[in-house]
Amino acid sequence: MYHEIADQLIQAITNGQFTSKLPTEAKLMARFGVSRNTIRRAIDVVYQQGLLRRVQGSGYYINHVQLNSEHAVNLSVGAGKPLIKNAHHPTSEIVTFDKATAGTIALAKQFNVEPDAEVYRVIRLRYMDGAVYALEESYYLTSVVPFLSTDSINSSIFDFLAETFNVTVVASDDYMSMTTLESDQANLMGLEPGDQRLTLAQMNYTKNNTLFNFSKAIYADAKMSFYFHSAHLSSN
Amino acid sequence: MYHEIADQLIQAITNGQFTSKLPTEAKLMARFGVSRNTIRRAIDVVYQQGLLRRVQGSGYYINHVQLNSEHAVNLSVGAGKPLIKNAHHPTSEIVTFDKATAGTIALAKQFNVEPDAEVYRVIRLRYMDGAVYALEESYYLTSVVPFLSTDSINSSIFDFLAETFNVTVVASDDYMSMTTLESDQANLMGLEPGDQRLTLAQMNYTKNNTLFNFSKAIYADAKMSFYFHSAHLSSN
DNA sequence: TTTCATTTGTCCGTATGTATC
DNA sequence: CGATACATACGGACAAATGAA
Repeated sequence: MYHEIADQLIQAITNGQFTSKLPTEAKLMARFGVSRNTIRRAIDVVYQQGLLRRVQGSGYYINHVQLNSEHAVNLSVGAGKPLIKNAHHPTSEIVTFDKATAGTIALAKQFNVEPDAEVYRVIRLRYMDGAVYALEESYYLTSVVPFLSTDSINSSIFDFLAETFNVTVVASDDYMSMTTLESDQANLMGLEPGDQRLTLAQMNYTKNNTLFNFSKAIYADAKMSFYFHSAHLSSN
Repeated sequence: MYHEIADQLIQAITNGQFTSKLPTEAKLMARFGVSRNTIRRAIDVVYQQGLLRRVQGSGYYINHVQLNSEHAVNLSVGAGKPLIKNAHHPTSEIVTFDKATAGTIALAKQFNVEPDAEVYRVIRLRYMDGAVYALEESYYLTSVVPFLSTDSINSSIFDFLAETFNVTVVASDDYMSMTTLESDQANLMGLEPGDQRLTLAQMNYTKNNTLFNFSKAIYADAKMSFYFHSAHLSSN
């Protein structure tokens, strides 16, 4: 219930339906026909995504977050679904698509993933408007994701997982760092070996905080910036 | 109320008082003498810091987050209070401490801070075990922080602000990027001009989401990594 | 400055649903 | 299957901040 209401509120905000303030809790209660606690729970969700400022005695004000950098990734919107601002024509080219065992994968060892775990491996170049913007290696545990096809990874993979296996991201751990490009990585991205680029490693968890996906993405644009919003539960 | 309980729970977890599971909600209700809603609210706070996994029908399990990198910053603990793992002997050396107008500061313009706003400016080198680990420029709006002394910035500045002006961080916006060092920056840090390093820009908000501090820190260690945890409100 | 209605923040009790064991 | 434990929702009460009268 409150999840659906939260989604609708978020849509209403991004659609520009509410420009400066949210309706009062009382009005939202009437509109959705639910109790105050439920409305407040929904608002909590929206607030945590950084879309709202809340002022006791006054109301909920819409936050117009400004990602000044042209190429910016918003990490606080949805765990596991980084959003590029002005993401036009996102395409990707698959470099590798196979199965592997976690024990043989450096990234998996780094995150202490069970070595025996079997995973789908997807390595791909991501393009934006025809230009490479990231080299990404991602892994999906077959224990949670029993089947994966080239079709499903070419379309929105998280949508596919939600529809097919009822797997959604509930929590995620993000690690930002800087890596020096190996020659093969540099070649794929059209950069020079030894160049340094921002790297985002990510662990995604589903219901009951079961790990189902982990990935590492190297971003081609040296001027890329990553945005993250952090909000405490209440404002007082 | 639930804030205090959350703090106590967090302490109990970090103290190792609870190693694998939290007591049940019923037991926590009895222990703290509060209602279930209040306990759950407190648990929400703990959960959002990534310290818990919650499993319906089973209980709350403690998450032993592992920051593998030796030098890692945890951005999800407390907004505005990045924690360095194994932070031994943190000291700092003040490079600049004066007042300025936001309009004259590049960082302020970047974040659309009111140009007329007066700010305290603190530029300093931060040391860990005697070695430079960051060059930080931070600004405090005098409208919220009317007074700042060298004493107060040498000790824990956020503690000082909480005690003196009742100013605490309620929300923050973080921007991670990579910057190329200017010669003066490189000199201060003992690095080469042209070197690239991770940079964290941060906006900190207090009650009612009033901006009171913004800062930019360049980290000396090329292998530094930044951790961030993101959790949805419920696990289902 | 004071008062007062509005609006959000906190807390309580209760009931029912759903996952786990 | 039953007991336990977390998830969701409702309704009510009072506190605290805001803003206008």
